[in-house]
Amino acid sequence: MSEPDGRPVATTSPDEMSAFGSAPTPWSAASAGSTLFLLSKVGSRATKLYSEALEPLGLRPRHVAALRFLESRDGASQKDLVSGLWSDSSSVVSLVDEFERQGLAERRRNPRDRRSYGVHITAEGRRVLRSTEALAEEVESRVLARLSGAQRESLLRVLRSVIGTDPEV
Amino acid sequence: MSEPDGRPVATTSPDEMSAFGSAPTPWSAASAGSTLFLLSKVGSRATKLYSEALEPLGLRPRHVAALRFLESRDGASQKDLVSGLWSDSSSVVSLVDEFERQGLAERRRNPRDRRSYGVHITAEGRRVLRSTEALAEEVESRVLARLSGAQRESLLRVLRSVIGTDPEV
DNA sequence: TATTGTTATACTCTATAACTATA
DNA sequence: TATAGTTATAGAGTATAACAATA
Repeated sequence: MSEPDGRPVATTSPDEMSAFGSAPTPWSAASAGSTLFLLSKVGSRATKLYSEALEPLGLRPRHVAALRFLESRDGASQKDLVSGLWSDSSSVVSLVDEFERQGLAERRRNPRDRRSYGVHITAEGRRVLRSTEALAEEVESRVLARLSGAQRESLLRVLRSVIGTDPEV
Repeated sequence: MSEPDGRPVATTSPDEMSAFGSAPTPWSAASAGSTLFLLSKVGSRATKLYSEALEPLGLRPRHVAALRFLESRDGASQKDLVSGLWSDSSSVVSLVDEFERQGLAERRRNPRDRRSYGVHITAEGRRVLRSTEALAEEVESRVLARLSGAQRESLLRVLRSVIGTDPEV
Protein backbone atom coordinates (compact mmCIF):
# COMPACT_ATOMS: atom_id res chain seq x y z
CA MET A 1 0.00 0.00 0.00
CA SER A 2 1.94 3.00 -1.29
CA GLU A 3 1.85 6.01 -3.58
CA PRO A 4 3.01 5.55 -7.20
CA ASP A 5 6.39 6.99 -6.29
CA GLY A 6 6.90 4.39 -3.58
CA ARG A 7 6.25 6.53 -0.51
CA PRO A 8 3.91 4.90 1.97
CA VAL A 9 0.45 6.41 1.80
CA ALA A 10 0.19 9.57 3.81
CA THR A 11 -2.37 8.26 6.28
CA THR A 12 0.08 5.81 7.74
CA SER A 13 2.87 8.28 8.51
CA PRO A 14 3.26 9.40 12.13
CA ASP A 15 2.64 13.00 11.14
CA GLU A 16 -0.66 12.25 9.47
CA MET A 17 -1.77 9.94 12.25
CA SER A 18 -0.90 12.27 15.08
CA ALA A 19 -3.66 14.02 17.00
CA PHE A 20 -1.50 17.11 16.74
CA GLY A 21 -1.58 17.57 12.98
CA SER A 22 1.40 18.24 10.79
CA ALA A 23 4.57 19.45 12.41
CA PRO A 24 5.52 22.03 13.31
CA THR A 25 2.41 23.29 15.03
CA PRO A 26 2.28 27.07 14.81
CA TRP A 27 2.56 27.75 18.53
CA SER A 28 5.48 25.44 19.02
CA ALA A 29 8.15 28.05 18.51
CA ALA A 30 6.80 30.28 21.24
CA SER A 31 6.14 27.75 23.94
CA ALA A 32 7.82 24.44 23.19
CA GLY A 33 10.37 25.34 25.86
CA SER A 34 7.77 25.17 28.59
CA THR A 35 7.09 21.74 30.03
CA LEU A 36 4.11 23.29 31.84
CA PHE A 37 2.54 24.52 28.62
CA LEU A 38 3.16 21.27 26.79
CA LEU A 39 1.76 19.16 29.62
CA SER A 40 -1.35 21.28 29.68
CA LYS A 41 -1.89 21.20 25.91
CA VAL A 42 -1.18 17.51 25.49
CA GLY A 43 -3.30 16.65 28.53
CA SER A 44 -6.33 18.60 27.42
CA ARG A 45 -6.03 17.32 23.88
CA ALA A 46 -5.90 13.74 25.13
CA THR A 47 -8.95 14.32 27.32
CA LYS A 48 -10.91 15.84 24.49
CA LEU A 49 -10.15 13.04 22.05
CA TYR A 50 -10.93 10.38 24.60
CA SER A 51 -14.22 12.13 25.40
CA GLU A 52 -15.20 12.01 21.75
CA ALA A 53 -14.22 8.36 21.45
CA LEU A 54 -16.35 7.45 24.49
CA GLU A 55 -19.42 9.31 23.26
CA PRO A 56 -21.09 6.26 21.63
CA LEU A 57 -20.95 4.50 25.00
CA GLY A 58 -22.59 7.41 26.80
CA LEU A 59 -19.53 7.79 29.01
CA ARG A 60 -16.86 10.38 29.64
CA PRO A 61 -13.26 9.92 30.78
CA ARG A 62 -14.06 10.38 34.45
CA HIS A 63 -16.63 7.56 34.26
CA VAL A 64 -13.94 5.24 33.00
CA ALA A 65 -11.53 6.34 35.70
CA ALA A 66 -14.21 5.73 38.32
CA LEU A 67 -15.11 2.30 36.95
CA ARG A 68 -11.44 1.35 36.94
CA PHE A 69 -11.16 2.50 40.51
CA LEU A 70 -14.22 0.49 41.51
CA GLU A 71 -12.96 -2.59 39.76
CA SER A 72 -9.80 -2.50 41.83
CA ARG A 73 -11.54 -1.39 45.06
CA ASP A 74 -15.07 -2.68 44.83
CA GLY A 75 -17.38 -1.44 47.56
CA ALA A 76 -15.42 1.77 48.04
CA SER A 77 -17.35 4.58 49.71
CA GLN A 78 -18.11 7.79 47.84
CA LYS A 79 -15.56 9.45 50.05
CA ASP A 80 -12.98 6.94 48.81
CA LEU A 81 -13.96 7.89 45.27
CA VAL A 82 -13.48 11.58 46.07
CA SER A 83 -9.90 11.09 47.16
CA GLY A 84 -9.30 8.26 44.72
CA LEU A 85 -10.32 10.24 41.68
CA TRP A 86 -8.98 13.52 42.94
CA SER A 87 -12.48 14.85 42.65
CA ASP A 88 -15.01 16.43 45.00
CA SER A 89 -18.06 15.09 46.77
CA SER A 90 -20.73 16.72 44.63
CA SER A 91 -19.14 15.45 41.41
CA VAL A 92 -18.96 11.94 42.81
CA VAL A 93 -22.64 12.02 43.76
CA SER A 94 -23.70 12.79 40.20
CA LEU A 95 -21.18 10.28 38.85
CA VAL A 96 -22.63 7.48 40.96
CA ASP A 97 -26.16 8.66 40.11
CA GLU A 98 -25.32 8.18 36.45
CA PHE A 99 -23.83 4.76 37.12
CA GLU A 100 -27.04 3.68 38.82
CA ARG A 101 -29.16 4.99 35.97
CA GLN A 102 -27.02 3.08 33.47
CA GLY A 103 -26.76 -0.02 35.65
CA LEU A 104 -22.97 0.14 35.78
CA ALA A 105 -22.63 0.36 39.57
CA GLU A 106 -24.91 0.53 42.59
CA ARG A 107 -24.97 1.95 46.10
CA ARG A 108 -25.36 -0.38 49.07
CA ARG A 109 -25.80 0.94 52.60
CA ASN A 110 -22.92 0.24 54.90
CA PRO A 111 -24.65 -1.50 57.83
CA ARG A 112 -21.86 -0.49 60.21
CA ASP A 113 -22.07 3.21 59.38
CA ARG A 114 -25.36 4.15 57.85
CA ARG A 115 -24.03 7.53 56.74
CA SER A 116 -21.94 5.92 54.05
CA TYR A 117 -22.53 3.77 51.00
CA GLY A 118 -20.43 1.10 49.42
CA VAL A 119 -20.34 1.57 45.65
CA HIS A 120 -20.27 -1.73 43.79
CA ILE A 121 -19.51 -2.22 40.12
CA THR A 122 -21.99 -4.50 38.30
CA ALA A 123 -21.31 -7.18 35.72
CA GLU A 124 -22.53 -4.74 33.10
CA GLY A 125 -20.10 -2.16 34.52
CA ARG A 126 -17.22 -4.58 34.05
CA ARG A 127 -18.36 -5.41 30.55
CA VAL A 128 -18.54 -1.72 29.58
CA LEU A 129 -15.16 -1.09 31.16
CA ARG A 130 -13.65 -3.82 28.97
CA SER A 131 -15.16 -2.19 25.89
CA THR A 132 -13.52 1.14 26.73
CA GLU A 133 -10.06 -0.38 26.64
CA ALA A 134 -9.80 -0.64 22.88
CA LEU A 135 -11.01 2.96 22.58
CA ALA A 136 -8.38 4.16 25.03
CA GLU A 137 -5.69 2.32 23.09
CA GLU A 138 -6.86 3.80 19.82
CA VAL A 139 -6.82 7.36 21.19
CA GLU A 140 -3.50 6.82 22.90
CA SER A 141 -1.99 5.62 19.66
CA ARG A 142 -3.17 8.80 17.94
CA VAL A 143 -1.95 11.13 20.70
CA LEU A 144 1.41 9.38 20.91
CA ALA A 145 1.64 8.70 17.16
CA ARG A 146 5.04 10.34 16.83
CA LEU A 147 6.65 8.38 19.67
CA SER A 148 8.67 5.23 19.33
CA GLY A 149 7.96 2.32 21.64
CA ALA A 150 10.89 3.29 23.81
CA GLN A 151 9.68 6.88 24.02
CA ARG A 152 6.21 5.72 25.05
CA GLU A 153 7.65 3.62 27.83
CA SER A 154 9.82 6.52 28.89
CA LEU A 155 6.83 8.87 28.99
CA LEU A 156 4.76 6.47 31.08
CA ARG A 157 7.64 5.92 33.48
CA VAL A 158 8.28 9.65 33.92
CA LEU A 159 4.59 10.46 34.38
CA ARG A 160 4.38 7.81 37.08
CA SER A 161 7.33 9.43 38.77
CA VAL A 162 5.65 12.82 38.56
CA ILE A 163 2.67 11.64 40.58
CA GLY A 164 4.77 9.48 42.84
CA THR A 165 3.64 6.00 41.86
CA ASP A 166 6.67 4.75 40.04
CA PRO A 167 6.36 0.99 40.59
CA GLU A 168 10.11 0.62 40.24
CA VAL A 169 10.86 2.72 43.32
CA MET B 1 20.00 22.37 56.72
CA SER B 2 19.03 18.93 58.02
CA GLU B 3 17.41 16.99 60.83
CA PRO B 4 19.55 15.89 63.79
CA ASP B 5 19.88 12.46 62.25
CA GLY B 6 21.26 13.90 59.05
CA ARG B 7 18.22 13.55 56.80
CA PRO B 8 17.36 16.68 54.86
CA VAL B 9 14.42 18.53 56.42
CA ALA B 10 11.08 17.19 55.32
CA THR B 11 9.95 20.30 53.45
CA THR B 12 12.73 19.90 50.96
CA SER B 13 12.08 16.26 50.10
CA PRO B 14 10.57 15.57 46.68
CA ASP B 15 7.48 14.01 48.23
CA GLU B 16 6.68 17.02 50.39
CA MET B 17 7.38 19.48 47.60
CA SER B 18 5.39 17.68 44.94
CA ALA B 19 2.11 19.12 43.74
CA PHE B 20 0.81 15.57 43.90
CA GLY B 21 1.08 15.03 47.63
CA SER B 22 2.54 12.00 49.30
CA ALA B 23 3.03 8.86 47.29
CA PRO B 24 1.25 6.70 46.48
CA THR B 25 -1.79 8.68 45.45
CA PRO B 26 -4.94 6.61 46.05
CA TRP B 27 -5.98 6.35 42.43
CA SER B 28 -2.60 5.32 41.23
CA ALA B 29 -3.16 1.60 41.44
CA ALA B 30 -6.21 1.69 39.22
CA SER B 31 -4.99 3.93 36.47
CA ALA B 32 -1.24 4.38 36.60
CA GLY B 33 -1.04 2.05 33.60
CA SER B 34 -2.82 4.53 31.39
CA THR B 35 -0.64 7.19 29.80
CA LEU B 36 -3.84 8.92 28.71
CA PHE B 37 -5.14 9.17 32.24
CA LEU B 38 -1.83 10.36 33.64
CA LEU B 39 -1.38 12.97 30.92
CA SER B 40 -4.83 14.30 31.61
CA LYS B 41 -4.39 14.43 35.39
CA VAL B 42 -0.91 15.92 35.33
CA GLY B 43 -1.89 18.42 32.66
CA SER B 44 -4.97 19.69 34.45
CA ARG B 45 -3.13 19.85 37.75
CA ALA B 46 -0.35 21.89 36.15
CA THR B 47 -2.88 24.27 34.60
CA LYS B 48 -4.70 24.75 37.87
CA LEU B 49 -1.57 25.49 39.86
CA TYR B 50 -0.27 27.86 37.23
CA SER B 51 -3.63 29.65 37.19
CA GLU B 52 -3.43 30.18 40.91
CA ALA B 53 0.14 31.44 40.69
CA LEU B 54 -0.82 33.97 38.00
CA GLU B 55 -3.81 35.31 39.92
CA PRO B 56 -1.93 38.26 41.50
CA LEU B 57 -1.01 39.44 38.00
CA GLY B 58 -4.61 39.30 36.81
CA LEU B 59 -3.65 36.78 34.14
CA ARG B 60 -4.42 33.19 33.32
CA PRO B 61 -2.26 30.62 31.55
CA ARG B 62 -3.74 31.32 28.14
CA HIS B 63 -2.80 34.99 28.49
CA VAL B 64 0.80 34.01 29.03
CA ALA B 65 0.74 31.63 26.07
CA ALA B 66 -0.71 34.41 23.92
CA LEU B 67 1.86 36.98 25.07
CA ARG B 68 4.63 34.51 24.35
CA PHE B 69 3.22 33.93 20.92
CA LEU B 70 2.99 37.66 20.26
CA GLU B 71 6.52 38.22 21.46
CA SER B 72 7.80 35.77 18.90
CA ARG B 73 5.38 36.84 16.15
CA ASP B 74 4.53 40.45 16.85
CA GLY B 75 1.76 41.87 14.69
CA ALA B 76 0.12 38.47 14.22
CA SER B 77 -3.53 38.58 13.18
CA GLN B 78 -6.24 37.24 15.44
CA LYS B 79 -6.59 34.38 13.00
CA ASP B 80 -2.90 33.61 13.55
CA LEU B 81 -3.59 33.57 17.27
CA VAL B 82 -6.49 31.16 16.78
CA SER B 83 -4.31 28.60 15.05
CA GLY B 84 -1.22 29.51 17.05
CA LEU B 85 -2.88 28.95 20.41
CA TRP B 86 -5.05 26.11 19.24
CA SER B 87 -7.99 28.18 20.28
CA ASP B 88 -11.10 29.55 18.58
CA SER B 89 -11.98 32.96 17.24
CA SER B 90 -14.41 34.04 19.93
CA SER B 91 -11.93 33.18 22.68
CA VAL B 92 -9.21 35.14 20.93
CA VAL B 93 -11.44 38.19 20.62
CA SER B 94 -12.04 38.31 24.36
CA LEU B 95 -8.38 37.56 25.03
CA VAL B 96 -7.25 40.53 22.93
CA ASP B 97 -10.00 42.66 24.48
CA GLU B 98 -8.49 41.94 27.87
CA PHE B 99 -4.99 42.73 26.63
CA GLU B 100 -6.17 46.11 25.40
CA ARG B 101 -7.92 46.85 28.68
CA GLN B 102 -4.74 45.97 30.57
CA GLY B 103 -2.43 47.71 28.11
CA LEU B 104 -0.51 44.52 27.34
CA ALA B 105 -1.17 44.44 23.60
CA GLU B 106 -3.10 46.46 21.03
CA ARG B 107 -4.91 46.00 17.74
CA ARG B 108 -3.75 47.89 14.67
CA ARG B 109 -5.68 47.79 11.40
CA ASN B 110 -3.90 46.01 8.61
CA PRO B 111 -3.92 48.64 5.83
CA ARG B 112 -3.60 45.97 3.15
CA ASP B 113 -6.58 43.95 4.36
CA ARG B 114 -8.92 45.98 6.47
CA ARG B 115 -10.78 42.89 7.64
CA SER B 116 -7.85 41.91 9.81
CA TYR B 117 -5.93 43.38 12.70
CA GLY B 118 -2.30 43.07 13.64
CA VAL B 119 -2.00 42.42 17.35
CA HIS B 120 1.08 44.06 18.85
CA ILE B 121 2.55 43.40 22.27
CA THR B 122 3.36 46.56 24.25
CA ALA B 123 6.41 47.33 26.39
CA GLU B 124 4.22 46.69 29.42
CA GLY B 125 3.18 43.39 27.86
CA ARG B 126 6.82 42.36 27.58
CA ARG B 127 7.50 43.45 31.13
CA VAL B 128 4.56 41.42 32.47
CA LEU B 129 5.63 38.43 30.40
CA ARG B 130 9.06 38.56 32.04
CA SER B 131 7.45 38.60 35.47
CA THR B 132 5.50 35.44 34.68
CA GLU B 133 8.64 33.47 34.04
CA ALA B 134 9.67 33.06 37.65
CA LEU B 135 6.12 31.98 38.50
CA ALA B 136 6.15 29.36 35.76
CA GLU B 137 9.46 28.02 37.01
CA GLU B 138 8.20 27.84 40.57
CA VAL B 139 5.08 25.92 39.57
CA GLU B 140 7.03 23.66 37.25
CA SER B 141 9.43 22.79 40.04
CA ARG B 142 6.49 21.79 42.23
CA VAL B 143 4.75 19.74 39.55
CA LEU B 144 7.97 18.00 38.58
CA ALA B 145 9.33 17.85 42.14
CA ARG B 146 9.90 14.11 42.01
CA LEU B 147 11.88 14.16 38.76
CA SER B 148 15.64 14.27 38.44
CA GLY B 149 17.22 16.73 36.03
CA ALA B 150 17.66 13.97 33.48
CA GLN B 151 14.01 12.95 33.81
CA ARG B 152 12.88 16.54 33.33
CA GLU B 153 14.90 16.81 30.15
CA SER B 154 13.52 13.50 28.99
CA LEU B 155 9.94 14.61 29.64
CA LEU B 156 10.40 17.87 27.76
CA ARG B 157 12.00 16.05 24.84
CA VAL B 158 9.23 13.45 24.63
CA LEU B 159 6.46 16.05 24.92
CA ARG B 160 8.03 17.97 22.07
CA SER B 161 8.04 14.80 20.04
CA VAL B 162 4.38 14.22 20.86
CA ILE B 163 3.35 17.52 19.31
CA GLY B 164 5.85 17.21 16.51
CA THR B 165 8.24 20.03 17.31
CA ASP B 166 11.22 18.09 18.47
CA PRO B 167 14.05 20.51 17.62
CA GLU B 168 16.46 17.61 17.26
CA VAL B 169 14.59 16.03 14.36
C1' DT C 1 -18.81 33.94 -2.31
C1' DA C 2 -15.20 33.56 1.10
C1' DT C 3 -12.76 35.44 5.02
C1' DT C 4 -11.85 38.20 9.46
C1' DG C 5 -13.59 39.48 13.30
C1' DT C 6 -17.59 40.14 16.64
C1' DT C 7 -21.46 39.01 19.58
C1' DA C 8 -24.61 36.10 21.91
C1' DT C 9 -25.39 31.85 23.71
C1' DA C 10 -24.97 27.27 25.50
C1' DC C 11 -22.63 23.49 27.38
C1' DT C 12 -19.17 21.00 30.26
C1' DC C 13 -16.39 20.80 34.18
C1' DT C 14 -15.31 22.14 38.56
C1' DA C 15 -15.84 24.50 42.96
C1' DT C 16 -18.46 26.21 46.94
C1' DA C 17 -21.72 26.49 50.35
C1' DA C 18 -25.83 25.20 52.69
C1' DC C 19 -28.33 21.33 54.04
C1' DT C 20 -29.72 16.10 55.90
C1' DA C 21 -28.94 12.07 58.31
C1' DT C 22 -26.27 9.69 60.84
C1' DA C 23 -22.30 9.08 64.23
C1' DT D 1 -19.47 18.29 67.17
C1' DA D 2 -17.91 15.85 63.24
C1' DT D 3 -18.64 13.10 59.08
C1' DA D 4 -20.94 11.05 54.57
C1' DG D 5 -23.67 12.32 51.41
C1' DT D 6 -26.92 15.58 48.82
C1' DT D 7 -28.57 19.66 46.48
C1' DA D 8 -28.34 24.12 44.39
C1' DT D 9 -25.67 27.38 42.34
C1' DA D 10 -21.98 29.90 40.30
C1' DG D 11 -17.72 30.29 37.80
C1' DA D 12 -14.21 29.22 34.30
C1' DG D 13 -13.33 27.39 29.94
C1' DT D 14 -14.77 26.18 25.57
C1' DA D 15 -17.68 25.56 21.54
C1' DT D 16 -21.28 27.01 18.19
C1' DA D 17 -23.94 29.77 15.34
C1' DA D 18 -25.53 34.05 13.50
C1' DC D 19 -23.89 38.34 12.00
C1' DA D 20 -21.05 42.69 9.98
C1' DA D 21 -17.42 44.41 7.35
C1' DT D 22 -14.31 43.64 3.86
C1' DA D 23 -12.14 41.09 0.15
